[in-house]
Formats: sequence, C-alpha cells, structure tokens
Amino acid sequence: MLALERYARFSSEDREAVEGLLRSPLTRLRAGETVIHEGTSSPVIRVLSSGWAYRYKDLPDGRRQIVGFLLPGDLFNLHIRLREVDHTIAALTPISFHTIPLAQFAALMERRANLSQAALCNELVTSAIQREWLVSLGQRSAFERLGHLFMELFTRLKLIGMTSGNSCGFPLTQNDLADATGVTPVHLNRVMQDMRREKLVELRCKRLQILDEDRLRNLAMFDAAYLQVRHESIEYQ
Amino acid sequence: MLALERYARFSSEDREAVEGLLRSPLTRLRAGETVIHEGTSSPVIRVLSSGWAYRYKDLPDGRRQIVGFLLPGDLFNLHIRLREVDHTIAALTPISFHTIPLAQFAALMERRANLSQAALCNELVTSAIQREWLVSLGQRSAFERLGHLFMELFTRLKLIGMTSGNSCGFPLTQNDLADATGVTPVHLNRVMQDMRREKLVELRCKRLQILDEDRLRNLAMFDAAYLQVRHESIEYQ
DNA sequence: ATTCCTAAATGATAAATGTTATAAAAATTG
DNA sequence: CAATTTTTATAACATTTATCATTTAGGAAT
Repeated sequence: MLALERYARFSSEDREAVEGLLRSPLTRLRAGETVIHEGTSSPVIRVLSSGWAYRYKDLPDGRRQIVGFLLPGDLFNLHIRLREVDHTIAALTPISFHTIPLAQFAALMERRANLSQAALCNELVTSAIQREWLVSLGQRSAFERLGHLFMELFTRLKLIGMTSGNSCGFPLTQNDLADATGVTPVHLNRVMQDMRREKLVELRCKRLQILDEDRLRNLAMFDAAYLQVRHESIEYQ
Repeated sequence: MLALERYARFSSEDREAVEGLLRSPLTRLRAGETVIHEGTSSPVIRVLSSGWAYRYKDLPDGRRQIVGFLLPGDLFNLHIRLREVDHTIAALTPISFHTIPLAQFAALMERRANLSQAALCNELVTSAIQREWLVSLGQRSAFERLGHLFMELFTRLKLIGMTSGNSCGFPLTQNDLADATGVTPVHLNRVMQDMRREKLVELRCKRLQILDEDRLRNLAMFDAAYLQVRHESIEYQ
C-alpha cells in the first residue's frame, strides 16, 4: 500500500493510476547501499516497497546527521524542479523500491488533481516530522529526544500495520539512534540504559518493545497529531 | 514579487494568474501578533508581502523552538488536506500578507500545472532549509549554528534584494536567535560576542553586517546550494 | 571452537552549555 | 525628559554531553 492513500479518498481511477505506477520496476538494495547521493539528481521519484531507509546529511568534517527515516509505502525523492538533492538516502536494511520517471509522475499529477494533492500532502507531513525533530534537537533532553523518536517510529509503523501488540521490528543500532538524535553513541548508550531501567522500553535482537506507552508519551511530550493520525485510527488500524 | 517565480519560468498567463492572487485583500499585523495558531486551521494560503514572520512550536512546559523564518514574497500555510497546522506563525516586525482562499488556489493549480509545481517546489525548499537546521541543531556548535543562520538569512535577503553591500536590516533579538538555535539567551550572548571579537559580523541597531563572508561561510560550513541559488545569481541578483 | 567484526557497555576526564541572579544599556512610552 | 520595559551584558556555579580509552558481548564466517 502506498502512504499517499492516507492523504486522500481515492476514486477507482485514482487507485488504478497508482497501481499503474507500482507496476514500475522494483530495485533491490542491500543494507548500507545508497539510493541517491547528496548533490546528484535523477529524474525519478521513488516509493519504498519494503525495508527501512534513512535520509542523512554529511558535514565536510565527517560528522553526519540523520534527518529522517523512510518506512514501507513512503514516497520520496519528489524533487521536482530542484537542481540537486540536498541529502543522501541509503538503505538501513535490505530494501526494495519502485522507480517512477518524473515525467510520467508529473503527467499523472496533471490529470489527477487528487493524486497531486496527496503527493503535496505527503511532503507536508514529512516537513511536519522534521519540525518535530527540530523541537527535539533544539529543546528536548537526550532522553526526551530518544523517547520521542521511539514514539514517532512506533506510531508510523502502527499506521502501516507493522507492529504487533506493543512491539515492532526495529533495525536501528545505537549508533544510528545517536546520529538521529544528535548525541554521541556513548551518551546514547547511557540514555538507552536509563530508559531500560525506567522500564519504558526494551530494545534487543532488533525488536523494540514499548513497555509503558502512556508514560513514554508524557515524558517525551509526544502528540501524534502532526502525523495526521485520526485519533481512533491509531487504536484499531 | 512572489518567491514562487524563482522556481519556474512563468508564462504570461501564469504571471497574470499570480497577479490575480496578489490582488486579494492585504492583512496588516503589528509585531508580535499571531497569524495562525498551532492546532487550528483555516482554508486559506498566505503570501507575506512585507516584514518578517517566524514559525515556532511550543512545548507543554513553556520551552519553544523557532523552526523557520518567513521573508517578503514567501508563500506559507499551504496546508492542503491537513487536519490542522502543527506550528504557530507570528509577526516579528509589523507585517502585511495576502490571504488566498484555498479553493481558489487549488482551482488555479489544477489549471496551471506550472504554478502547481512551483508551489510544490516552494515546499521542497522550505523542507531543505529545515534539514539544514537539523544539521545545525544536531551537529554544529552554538557558534557554527549562529553563523549558519546568519548566512542563510543574508543569502535569502540578497535573493529578494533586501541587502545593501554586506549589510541588511535584521530585526531578530538575541532572544529570538537563541530560540532558533536552541541555546539559552545567556549562551547566545556569549557566542555573539565571540563573533564580534572575531570580526565576523556586527549586529546593532537592528542591522546585520557581514564583515568577513568567506571566513563565516567556512566556519559555519555554509553551502547555499540547498536554497536553489544559481551560483552566479547570488552575486549579481 | 577460533577468529573476526560489529554492537553495546563502562569509566575517567574535559568541554560545552545551562541556570540563576543581577546590572547596564538601549529603546519605548507617557 | 522621566519612567518603564526590553534588550544586552556579566559572573559564579551546576549540569549535560562529549572525548578518549578500554572492555565485553554477540553474530557471522572459517
């Protein structure tokens, strides 16, 4: 399923058009491989079909910041009219994704306004997620940041049916989490242990378990509204 | 002029359409007043006509993070299909802005694909700016962050002809800068003094002067590519 | 099992930034 | 121009987070 469908009520023609797109070739990459590199550009948009990917930016001196995660169904690389992309996208796990020529996508958007708006909406939500990260990095403590990230990812996974009960597959290492929350791996490790000691989450064998969602939500000041979750839908998805 | 025009070559019909939009009523607000509040929603999009505005998010416990600045010509509030906006927008100086009914704007976008793509592109650049902020907050020191912010704003102001030589009007207080860079006002003051001592910038009487742009750019690791600046255009704009 | 590699954990110390309180300077207002 | 408010500056001290060096634990490959 395409994340876009969350943002619009699709007519059968819309759905047919989307399915047409998803018949485009599927590319597979191994964990760690790069999808598209900062400073380059290619006239295609992509839809992640399976696996996790992440966006990051490098600094000239070797530091790097992860600026977002991509989950199955996410549309990305919609860089219409931009000279080049400003960040790198790489596979965190083995992934597969569809590649749709930009021209084909643009033509479709002209014909189907509904799709066009859904694509815009997808970007707006990505943007809202980034703003929440800005609040995390600017104002929240390392502990709160990590908690917030766990809540974001768990909520997004729930929306696409990739959780079971209070747990979900979770391929991020402490190093990845450190690069996303803007702390050193050493410090992240300590914070991680605090969380465990507080019986908020358990993370092992690439599986995340949310032990006390209410308390975690409060501590991290997490409010899912920015993810455009209907308040009921998250419960019964 | 509308920032949109940077992102597409407009036909005369396009331009006419845009000018039609800009004949919409102009609202004036005093410094400090709120344009739209987080959690609310209104079926309009807006174009800042004069003055500076800023986007911010509040935390339940009173902390707040500025997540972006709006300059004359910027289109904002394009929250098509979103339940509610996730952040507040307020005037930093006295401002005036156009308000365009969303329905009217959406109809126009359906008719003029070029405009539609320019609007999307505008969002993509906003998003790219946010990612650069994420790198600042996550990886750069307070000094580098502040330098980067100065470079961003100076560059954007240059693009709209609001600089003269190496200086520009600059209404932000140290408090605002602290809320944008995620440090305390006390610390921001210290960093500000370092910059002055280093003869990098001078900020007084609401006027910013870039004393050594090359060195500032290097120290802050600033590369204007993400703002979609053609390398020449910034020089001769 | 042995080796190799990556991920996770620990401890000592240093650096960056936050906190609180207060004062000086500048801008606004009556 | 005096009064008030906002902005900038300073100092002492506390806390968070980074650094660096080393260790342990797990998986994957031989």
